[in-house]
Amino acid sequence: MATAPSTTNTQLTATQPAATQAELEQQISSRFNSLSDRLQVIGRYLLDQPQAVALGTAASVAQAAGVHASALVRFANAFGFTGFSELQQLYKTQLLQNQPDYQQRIAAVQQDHSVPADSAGLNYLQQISSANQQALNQLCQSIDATALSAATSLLAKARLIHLQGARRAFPVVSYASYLLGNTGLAVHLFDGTGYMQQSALNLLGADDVLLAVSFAPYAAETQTVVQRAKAVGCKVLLITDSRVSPLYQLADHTLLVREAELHAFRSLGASMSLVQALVLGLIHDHLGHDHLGHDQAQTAKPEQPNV
Amino acid sequence: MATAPSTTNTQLTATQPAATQAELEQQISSRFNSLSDRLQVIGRYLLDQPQAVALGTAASVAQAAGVHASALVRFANAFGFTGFSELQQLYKTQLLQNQPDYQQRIAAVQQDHSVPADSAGLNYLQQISSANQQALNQLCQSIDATALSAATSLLAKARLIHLQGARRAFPVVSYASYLLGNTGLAVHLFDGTGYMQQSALNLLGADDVLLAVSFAPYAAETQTVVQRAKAVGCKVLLITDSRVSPLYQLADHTLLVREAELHAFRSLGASMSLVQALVLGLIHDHLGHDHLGHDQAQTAKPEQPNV
DNA sequence: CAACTATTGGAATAAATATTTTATTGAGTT
DNA sequence: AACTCAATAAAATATTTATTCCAATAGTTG
Repeated sequence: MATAPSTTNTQLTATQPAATQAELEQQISSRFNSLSDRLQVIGRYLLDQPQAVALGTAASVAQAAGVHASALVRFANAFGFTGFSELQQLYKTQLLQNQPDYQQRIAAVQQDHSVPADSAGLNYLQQISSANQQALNQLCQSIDATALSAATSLLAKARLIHLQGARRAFPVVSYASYLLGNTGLAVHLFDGTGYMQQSALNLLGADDVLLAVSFAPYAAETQTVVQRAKAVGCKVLLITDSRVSPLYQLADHTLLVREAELHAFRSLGASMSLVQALVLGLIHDHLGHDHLGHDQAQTAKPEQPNV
Repeated sequence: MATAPSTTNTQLTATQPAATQAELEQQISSRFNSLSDRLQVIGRYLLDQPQAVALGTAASVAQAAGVHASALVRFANAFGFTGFSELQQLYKTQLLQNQPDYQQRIAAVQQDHSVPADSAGLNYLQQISSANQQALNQLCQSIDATALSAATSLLAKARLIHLQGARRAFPVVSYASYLLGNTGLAVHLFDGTGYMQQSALNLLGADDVLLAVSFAPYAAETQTVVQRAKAVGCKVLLITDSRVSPLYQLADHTLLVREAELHAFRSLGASMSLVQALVLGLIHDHLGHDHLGHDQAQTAKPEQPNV
């Protein structure tokens, strides 16, 4: 309709629909007073119950908002969408990757397939960055304080801390080794060099703790070390990616991390951060603050022995 | 169905379906090993990506998990549901309940800087996460596309890629080694074991490229390797933290990263992401896409984050 | 090695959901 | 008071989405 563009349209449809939920909410707020009665009801509901909009169907949303389903479609059209589903998509993606601000920009970049091939590298970096940020948020939400402090308590009791991680997990334990090495604690890293893994197993003791890191497809070497640890009474603290990990049953304590994944290559940012938090928590809760640097030693770290 | 209980049921359906997502996850964990191949894949995905399950359609979930849609229905049936929709409902309600909760919690904790010492562990995790996200943002902004693609081009020309990083930089190069090892490229990691660093230097050749990673205070070992590389005509790609790094002058190409820092412990998230972007860019621009994806056998990668 | 069973992917079917169209209501205007 | 126009809800249609059924395959047991 609107064949005659002369008359003042009651609802001047947006030329292009909003790209994000935030943008849409902005538009709703500004246009709110010029909306019709029912459309105001809908707008209010969208601002009020975004999760319900994301999860529900058009019918359920309409009923919850107290309007007819077709009114939702009219609302969506008034804001430039072809239908309610298109509007709802904004809410779904928002819920799927609920990060405050930066993520939306990245998502926009990702959806834009007209990126010049030249900048493919940068594109990857942005995608990885975005995925990692998502994973970090996820990690903060999924790890609860008690699980983390229980883990640090376990580590604090150890006479000797063993570290085991193979393949993709190895960078994580090598980082843990570096961090723990700076604390003065006794640390042993299973590094698998020289085919001495077998004899290194003898280092595991009953008063020790093994920090094992293992991701799918769960390297056999790590399973071996964990089994041996259990056999000699060594406690096992596990960082893994799923409750169906074969090590899950064996561990005394488990921390789950879900890493970002891009083109089948998983990142390690979340695991690295978790390890860092573990060590900082360990120092803070069990070793005294004197091991820590100053709160924000910006650039030069005075007491960092080596990096 | 199952009117005749005599015959061996292909999959003994749970008598009554789980009532909550947590209950279902419990069941998945315990029954996991007895599930068929594809059903395990689905179970893993359900544990892995609950919010994607809640938001998506059967088709999108199936595609993301790398299985056929009918397998989802079979899975749901195996756990006592009449269909996938009934199973999905658990995830929807869970998401609906949890969403407002934890957002408030996170927001509260973030604003409240006087958190009790008990939850210090979680607090550290959030601080680290936040600092890392900042660092990732900055990385994206500071690295320009040409620098990144120049770096991948350099790597692509190498007959053999050497990797050197000491102490804090070692997790980064070990991650690079893992990633590159999956591409089929010739890779050599200087790991410094057995005091064979000296003889390993002889591996450096004129047609090679050395990826060196070094942060303040710039380990001497890495400087040695870089100098030797230059001496034999091996190209040097450097990842470091400052233009005043002693290696900056020697490198053929440099990428600067500024890592997050918390209590004098620096993170590695930005460097790890950069390395990942390098390798993905290398594969994408110079090797073709077929090299991707040996990392994870079972879980397929969703090209677009299904919704 | 053969017969059987379990498992899987694909196509057809059924269900549900969204959207368009149509008729009605109500308010404002001449 | 009759007309016009916008707004709405109900019904009808079109589309998407879930589920069932069947054929093919692979793995197992006798």
